[in-house]
Amino acid sequence: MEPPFDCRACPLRALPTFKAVTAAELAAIQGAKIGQRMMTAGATILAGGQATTRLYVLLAGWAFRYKTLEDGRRQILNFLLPGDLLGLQGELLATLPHGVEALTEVNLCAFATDAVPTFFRDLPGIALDITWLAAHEERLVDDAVLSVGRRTAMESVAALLVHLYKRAASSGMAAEDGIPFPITQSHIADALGLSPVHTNRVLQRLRKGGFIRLEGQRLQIGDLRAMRRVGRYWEQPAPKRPLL
Amino acid sequence: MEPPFDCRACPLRALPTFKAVTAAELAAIQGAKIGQRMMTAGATILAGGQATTRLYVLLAGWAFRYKTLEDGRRQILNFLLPGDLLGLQGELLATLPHGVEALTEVNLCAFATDAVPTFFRDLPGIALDITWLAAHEERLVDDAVLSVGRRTAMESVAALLVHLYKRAASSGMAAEDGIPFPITQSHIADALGLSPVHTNRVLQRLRKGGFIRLEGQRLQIGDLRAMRRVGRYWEQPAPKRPLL
DNA sequence: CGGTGAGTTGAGATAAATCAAGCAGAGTGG
DNA sequence: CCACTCTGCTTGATTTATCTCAACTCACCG
Repeated sequence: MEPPFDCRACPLRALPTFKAVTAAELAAIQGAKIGQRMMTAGATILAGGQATTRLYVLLAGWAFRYKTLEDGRRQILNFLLPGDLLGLQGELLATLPHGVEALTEVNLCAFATDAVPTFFRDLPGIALDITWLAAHEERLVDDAVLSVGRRTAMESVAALLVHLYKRAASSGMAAEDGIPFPITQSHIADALGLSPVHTNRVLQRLRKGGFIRLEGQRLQIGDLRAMRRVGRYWEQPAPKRPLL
Repeated sequence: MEPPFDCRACPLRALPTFKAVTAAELAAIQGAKIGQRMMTAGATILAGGQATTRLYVLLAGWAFRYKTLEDGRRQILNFLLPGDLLGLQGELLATLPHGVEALTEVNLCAFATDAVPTFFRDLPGIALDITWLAAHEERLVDDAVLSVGRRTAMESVAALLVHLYKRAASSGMAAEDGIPFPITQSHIADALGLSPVHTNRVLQRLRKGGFIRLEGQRLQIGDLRAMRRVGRYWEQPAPKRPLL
């Protein structure tokens, strides 16, 4: 594991999505970091069921949380983008109830094993931020249940694409030709409870309807409002989020 | 709202499911409570989308969290039983992203509006408990996504019934003839993303297979192990949970 | 170049939805 | 005490969204 770098130089902190942090808090965060770790695409970052786990912040790259049934059926719970915390559940509950896998090469910022209790004891502001992030992630999963349970395939694919587009854009990944999109059709299928074949057909329809351009690992959405309508997806205004 | 009652006399605390609490913490919890409130079955405890919200502990009765699409399709996110916290998301995020409705008559214990920041500032142990409860609820929703996305109707119904059975039992509701079951088939359908008709047929099959007895608002599961097998449902050992 | 993973397309099968009707028990009001 | 209405449940018939199976293309890679 490489040594930690200077948090003040962290490129994420400059983004308007993230909340400002006091100098004291920043120092504490820096102090609790023990290093960064690169992992390659496809690597298992955290294995489900393991008792001892580590807390990370995703600095760069994409990942996802998932669960599997013992016969291999897999459900993706949500996708992780830069700024997301991972491993908190393993820290709090006895064992980590899900796995985390890297979708691209990722850069992770690791915390010391006692970082969480230390924050709660000495830095209530940061403790509250951690809880905020937990509540926020639960909101995402709530949305996922709604999609999988009550949206049609067409609707849930559209809603997922809009969601990812907005998230990636808020992490500063949007360009003229859309956002990077390292997700395969099978991943979309596993996130939405669909078969890969059907996912493919739905994507075709969205392409032919002129709603999206999706090729070469990039996603472009022409008319966001129209896609929102297709997906019955109206998101709540996003306040600034904390970054550890 | 009636005055708060003595937390030391709280019948829930006596149950083995709940973690012991120090005298100081108990006093702080008691101090932060401003009263109890009864609500009738079917009442909306918290409306989705509202900005100002209150934090409650469910003392008695059943409730559920849900989201709806604007055309009326409803998804139940999870069921709430005694000891569950409700309204935390509204406290942390700007607005409450889901609704909460009472299934039976409920008794709620209300906290003062500044209780959360106060706990985080002065009582790190309780703050950590709150975060534990948030992480635990997220785990439940993770399981819900897995059920809705990847289990068959038969499997997810079986898994839900086992889950509710265990939870109710751990809240001291189990008797010779099973547990109270105030949930209609439509609720089950909305929790699992199924139609009420299909839910009914699946329940018939479980009845005829001798797996469950379900009548008169009571649920009995003859062979838990067999039901677990049907639902592909193996839960992680439950450590003691905190109670606020 | 063979091999592998992602994506595509067609044909057919099926789990689950929808539509429709009817039944039983619990209230409610006359 | 008797209609009357409601809500929850049940059952049958039919439709449909989505899955499964299978084959084929294409790009990339060692």
